[in-house]
Amino acid sequence: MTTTTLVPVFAALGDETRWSILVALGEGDASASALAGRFPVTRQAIAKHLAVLEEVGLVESVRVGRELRYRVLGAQLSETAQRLDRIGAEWDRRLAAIKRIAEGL
Amino acid sequence: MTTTTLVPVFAALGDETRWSILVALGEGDASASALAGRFPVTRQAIAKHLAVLEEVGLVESVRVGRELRYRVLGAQLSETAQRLDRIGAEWDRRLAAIKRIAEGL
DNA sequence: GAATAGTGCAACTATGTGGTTGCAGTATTC
DNA sequence: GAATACTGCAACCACATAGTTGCACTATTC
Repeated sequence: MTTTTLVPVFAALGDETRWSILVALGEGDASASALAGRFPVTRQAIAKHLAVLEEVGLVESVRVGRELRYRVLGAQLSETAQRLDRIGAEWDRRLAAIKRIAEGL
Repeated sequence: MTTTTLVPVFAALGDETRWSILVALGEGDASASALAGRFPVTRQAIAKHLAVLEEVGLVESVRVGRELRYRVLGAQLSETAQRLDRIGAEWDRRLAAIKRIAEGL
């Protein structure tokens, strides 16, 4: 049970390049160097993004020989999604209640 | 059906102050000035945050007399959550398949 | 063991943005 | 209609960060 706070996860997801990297990893594990071949940024830039993503638990890394291979963690994304959904539903529920009261019912 | 792209929504959610504002609005509609009373930042800072949130469809504004009152849109949050969940599930599914193949099954 | 392919670290740049102050504009209320 | 609350706009500051280059380090491969 990764009890990461939500906001940093969103901050990590809120960058186009980082999102592209996640999508690329969704098609299969890859190293920073391999990813650098597919994007118009340097390997180091990608390495920084991967560090951010790993920090918030969206990816994990595994050493394979002389390369560091990254794997996307869909479960963390799903957990974040569920938390989001609960919050959104709660807001709608509460505001609907306020509206009912305001209408004098 | 708000077909906003995901990344800007995450970027909007990825700021502590903005998240706090959303949470506050979750307890009931409020204007920028009213919110400014509850947070350690100026009204203008809050107004900027509200503009960002409105831009990505997380809140909407309604003129009430001489004040602009903001309302949180839980539905947009829930929709974002569902999109996230689907993506996360898809990644896990695909990577599990790759793993199965790698294991020669 | 020499060449190679990959990662790690540091310094630096530039742009974005969260925050501020100050003032003008616009509805209310008395 | 004058005082009062709000909002709206603009300029500005400071810090975070996405990106770069350059080089050292480490593990393969031949």
